[in-house]
Amino acid sequence: MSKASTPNHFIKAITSNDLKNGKCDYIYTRFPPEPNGYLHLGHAKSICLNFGLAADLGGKCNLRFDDTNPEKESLEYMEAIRDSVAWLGFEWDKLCHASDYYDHLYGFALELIDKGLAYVDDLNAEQMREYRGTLTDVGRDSPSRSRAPAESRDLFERMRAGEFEEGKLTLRAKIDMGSPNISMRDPIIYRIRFAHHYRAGDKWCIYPMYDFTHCISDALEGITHSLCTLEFQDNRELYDWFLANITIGENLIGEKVGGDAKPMPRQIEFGRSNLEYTVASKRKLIQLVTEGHVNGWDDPRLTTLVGLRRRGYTPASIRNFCAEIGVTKKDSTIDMAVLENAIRQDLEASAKRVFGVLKPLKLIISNYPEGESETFSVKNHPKDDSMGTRELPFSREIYIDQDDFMLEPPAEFFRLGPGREVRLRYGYAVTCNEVIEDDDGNVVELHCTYDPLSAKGKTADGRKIKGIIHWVSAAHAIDAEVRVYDRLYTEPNPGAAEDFISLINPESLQSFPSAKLEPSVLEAKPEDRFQFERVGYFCFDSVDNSEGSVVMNRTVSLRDTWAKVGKK
RNA sequence: UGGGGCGUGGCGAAGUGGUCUAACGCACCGGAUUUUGAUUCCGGCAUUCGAAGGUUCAAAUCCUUCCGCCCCAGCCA
Repeated sequence: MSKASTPNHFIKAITSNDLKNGKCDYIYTRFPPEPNGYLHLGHAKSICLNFGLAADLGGKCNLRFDDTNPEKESLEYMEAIRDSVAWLGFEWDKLCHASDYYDHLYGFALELIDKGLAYVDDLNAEQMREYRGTLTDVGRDSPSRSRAPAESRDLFERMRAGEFEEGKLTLRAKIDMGSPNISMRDPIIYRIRFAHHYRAGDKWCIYPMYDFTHCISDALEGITHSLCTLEFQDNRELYDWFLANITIGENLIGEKVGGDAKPMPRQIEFGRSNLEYTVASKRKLIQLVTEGHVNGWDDPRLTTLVGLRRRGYTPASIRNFCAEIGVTKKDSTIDMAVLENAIRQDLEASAKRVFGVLKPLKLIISNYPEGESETFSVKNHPKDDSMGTRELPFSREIYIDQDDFMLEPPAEFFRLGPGREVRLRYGYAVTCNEVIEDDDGNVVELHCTYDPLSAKGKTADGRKIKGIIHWVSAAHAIDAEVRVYDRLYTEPNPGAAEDFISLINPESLQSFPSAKLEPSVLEAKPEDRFQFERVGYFCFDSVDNSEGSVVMNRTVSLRDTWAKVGKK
């Protein structure tokens, strides 16, 4: 269930205050991904924050692609990101691209040059690093720093015209090589890149840097609050410097900006959240995918949004998860159980109940007439009658799960064992009389008798039957492949390890190719979600299903206090 | 060792001088209900807020010092 509004946090306090005391007339945020990879849970936090905040305070939020590095970005990524944001359930005011502003950006660069606040530098990358200084030592001025504005302007125009090769020249802001903040030591504004841009094509051979582009894009769009993660705290000084030194005049939505008019956007940083047993860095995700450790970006073991979607996570569960973890100024590590709780909560209320047996064990009811069958009318949800009922076929031969039988069960195992009685959920009580084993001693078949007077949860003599198990009629069952996922890593913080690949959980994907499901599942469509009673929540796979085949992904198990007892 | 941040129970997170022997969620531990060992319900779970001093009638909240952790030296974002 979706929460009506996001909980309070420090950014909401700041923005509400700005609204209250008239610092701004409305809230305008943006979610600014770079289209160089797929979105993951970390992005979901930012998406929910930006879109959620705007929605809560009656404002607007843009989806803006921060596409200033053509060599790493692509249309494929852009479209996947756009689709994931929409899937999460958010509507952007405008879909923008930083590349839409390349002309404006170029103009602002010229303005800085003319004002003597930017210069073309001919230091190469290595020299620039030396001149920049270190964390503890200040930098030195580049020899180009004193270049006359007119000369820089000429050089910059020729950079744009393609007269210089890559790496030869850069445009730098003239700020302070002695600043203790390294971001302020004459940062690069433009670099030469003879690269094809997925949107701008070959129009440009110079591309603006993030720090220059981002703040101006915000200002042009009329963004009031620019929310980003903690590592950009040092960049805020630069963000403010650029906006203080260019003349916007009027932004793209027609507002006067600067001076006594509309104030410049304000950057506010918040902490990242990491999920235990996962990695989120783009580099690591790309490595997992390209080296084949997982099966694509949408592998259900990944916490990419496309992976979570294929796994069966609902948009609402992810939004609730983000609301639950909060927004603060410190980085955090979230327990997997919080994510699992979010999806269980959603699916408990919304998933249709069904019977599915992952590890089938044949059970023959010897006193039930051969060739006959009957159906039980059962509820699709124990507490929600609006979800209707379905017919569940029952016959002499059924499958139960191997986990529901033990040859020598302890007293607290209230399922089936030799001589024990158990109730078939929605059906009869059966008693196990005979256990058939193969030559290797594996239990392959159970012979039972049923009590015809035990339907509807009653027994004729009033005896209580504690154990209840699920089952599927053998003659009516459909075949399915069920994929059960576990955490991708064996360590809570794989990202911190030198070799995160070696920490991959070898049992992260377990397949049950001969699972048996009740026939009603045949009507399922890709992405339909179910609860297999007593087992877990499952989602009809959206990729590997072809005509007549059923592939089910386990989203999450049911809470299992019996498994917990076993561990003690 | 320069600069910027952060430290409240196992994990998150409220709280910004008095109602704090510190909310809430997750996890955990009981117990009740239950034709899912699910769900639901009820109860328990920090005399203490990184540490030490100080201010005050009163501090998690103010001051000082110390300790720990994170980020910054891409022509990445």
